Amino acid sequence: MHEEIDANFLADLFNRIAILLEIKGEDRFKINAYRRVAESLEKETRDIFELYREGKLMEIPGVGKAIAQKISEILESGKLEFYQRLTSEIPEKLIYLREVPEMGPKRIKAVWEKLGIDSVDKLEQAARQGKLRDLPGFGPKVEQKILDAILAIKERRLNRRFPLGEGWKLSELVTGRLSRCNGVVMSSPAGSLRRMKDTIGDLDILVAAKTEAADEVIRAFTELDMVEEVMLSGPTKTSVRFKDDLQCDLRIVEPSRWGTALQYFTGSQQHNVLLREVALKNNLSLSEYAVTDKASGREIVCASEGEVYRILGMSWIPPEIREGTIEIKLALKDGLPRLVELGDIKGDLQMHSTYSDGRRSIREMAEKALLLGRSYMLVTDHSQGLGVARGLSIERLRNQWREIDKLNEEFEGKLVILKGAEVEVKADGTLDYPDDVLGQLDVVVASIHSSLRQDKDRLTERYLKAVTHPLVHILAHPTGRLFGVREGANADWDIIFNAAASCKTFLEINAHPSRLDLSERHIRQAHALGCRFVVSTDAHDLHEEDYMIFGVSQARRAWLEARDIVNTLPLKEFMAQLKR
DNA sequence: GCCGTTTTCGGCCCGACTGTTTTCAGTCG
Repeated sequence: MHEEIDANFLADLFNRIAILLEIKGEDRFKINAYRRVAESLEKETRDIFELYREGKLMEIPGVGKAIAQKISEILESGKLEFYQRLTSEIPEKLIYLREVPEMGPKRIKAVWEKLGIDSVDKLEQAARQGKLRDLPGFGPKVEQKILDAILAIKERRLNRRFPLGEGWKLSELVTGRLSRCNGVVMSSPAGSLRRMKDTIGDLDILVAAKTEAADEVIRAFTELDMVEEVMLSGPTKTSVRFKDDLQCDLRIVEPSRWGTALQYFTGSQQHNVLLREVALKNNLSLSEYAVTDKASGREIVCASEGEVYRILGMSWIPPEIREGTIEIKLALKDGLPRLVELGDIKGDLQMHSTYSDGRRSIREMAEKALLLGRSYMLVTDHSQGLGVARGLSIERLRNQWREIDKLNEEFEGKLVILKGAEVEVKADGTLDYPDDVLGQLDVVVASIHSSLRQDKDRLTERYLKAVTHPLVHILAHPTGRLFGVREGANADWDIIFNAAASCKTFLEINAHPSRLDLSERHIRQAHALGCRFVVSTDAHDLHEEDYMIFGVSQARRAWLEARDIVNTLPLKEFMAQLKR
C-alpha cells in the first residue's frame, strides 16, 4: 500500500522530528529518544510491515508505546498527525540549516524568529550583509565561520564522507609520524575508522603520551604535509583539515588513561551514552579520563579498554558493533556472539593474475598468500567477454590450468591453488563460458560488470539466472557499487537473496576498499534470509591481498560469525560445501 | 519518550573548545 515506506524512511522521519523538537526547545531526553530510534531503524533489516503485523514494533531498541503507535499510524495511513502539527509550528525547511556547522538549534531558532531566515541561501545573504553578528549568541567571528561553511558546502568540500580504505591509509601515515615523537607510548585510530564503517566522516586519532610531550606531538601533527588548515587547537585536542578536505581530530591522553580514552573516542556516540547510563546505574560515572565512584569520588583509572567494560560488569565489546543498539544489553549477560576474525579466514576466493588484468603472476600471488597464512586460493581471472580486463579465451584458460597444476606440485600442499574464473553474467543472464568449461573449474564465481543500469525487473531476472545456475558457486561483489563512481545496482535484493539461500549460492563480501560489496546493510538482510557468505580480496596486486581485513570488518559489523562464512573452513570442508 | 534484579516515577553522559561573556552558552562529538 505505501510502497515507499520502509525502515530507512522512518529513520529519516524520526531524525527530522528530533531536529525540529530541538529547535522548538523540547526536553533533550525526549529528543534523544527519537534519535535513538532513528539509529535502530537504520540497522533494522526485518520488514517493518511484518513487525507491525506481528505486534513486534517494540522489539526495536528504543521503541516504546508512543513511538510504536506513531509507526503504526504511518504504516496504516501514510501520514503522521504529530508531524503535521509539529511542522505547522516549526517550518520543516529549518532542518536544512542544521547542515551548516556552527548552526545548532539555538542559533537556528534565533535567525528564524528574529530575521525570518528559513533557508541556507537566506542565511548566506544575511551573513554577507552583517546582519547575524548582532543577534544574541552570534558575533563577527561566528558570522564569518558560517559564511565560510556555507561556501564550503556549496563547493562540496564539507559534509563529504570518505571510503574506509582512504581513511585507513591516512591514519597509518598520521599514527606513523606521531609515534616517532618523543614520549609517545601509543597511538591508534578511533572513531568510525576503528569501528570500520565503510565510509568515514572524519578521522580520529588518539595518542598516549606524557603531558610534557604533548606540545611536540601537536606540532608534528599540525605540520604534517597534508594539513591545509588548523581548525582548533587546545592542550589536549587539536583539529585540522587535510588538503583533500578530510577533517582529522587528534586527542592526547596520559598513558595510564588509555583505556577510558580509547573507549570514549571510539564511540559511537549512542554507544557511549548507553554505556554511561549503565555506569550511573552502578553509582559510577564514566568519562574519557576515568571511571569515578560517585559516592566516594574515587577515580578508577583504566589503562586498557577491557578494564572499562569489566568494571561496568560486561564483556568487552568489539568496536565494529558499538552502535548503541543491543550490544550493551547482550554484553551485560555475556551474550555477545563470537564475531568472525581475520585469523579465521583460510582461503582467498577472488584473485587476479597477469592472465587477465592482474599485475602479478599466479606464482607471486600464491607466495604472498602463503605468507599471509592462507591454505588455499582461487584464481579468478576474467572470462573472455570482458575485453577491458583482457578476459581469457577458453584456450588461454586451459593454459592457465597447466600452470596451476605445476605450481600445486611445487607447493606440495602447503598452499592449494584452485582453478576458477570470474565469469561475466551477460546482459541476457547467460554466462560467458559454456557449461562444459564451467564444469571443469573447481569454483565458479559469477559477476556482473556491464549493463548495471538495466531496469529493475530485468536486472533482478538476470541476477536470478546467475544465482540459480547449477554451476555457479559464488556471486561476486553483488551490487556492483564503486565508491565515488556508482551506486549499487537497483534490483530486488529480497528475491535474489532468497534464491541464493535456497540454491546454496554463496554471496561474496568483496573486501576491496573501493567496493566493500555487499555492504553491511545488505549482509544483514541476506543473513536474515539464510544466505551464507565468502569474504574475498579481489586482489590484483600483492598488497591488495592484505585487504581481507576490510571485508572481515564489514561481516563483523553485520554480526556474522565464522560459521556464516564458508572460506573460514579448511579446504576439504570448504569444497564439501559447494553445490554439485 | 524510554526504561526498570535496588525504581512503573524519576531518572536520563560528559567534557573540550570557542566566542561572547563578565561567569557562561552554544556547538560538537
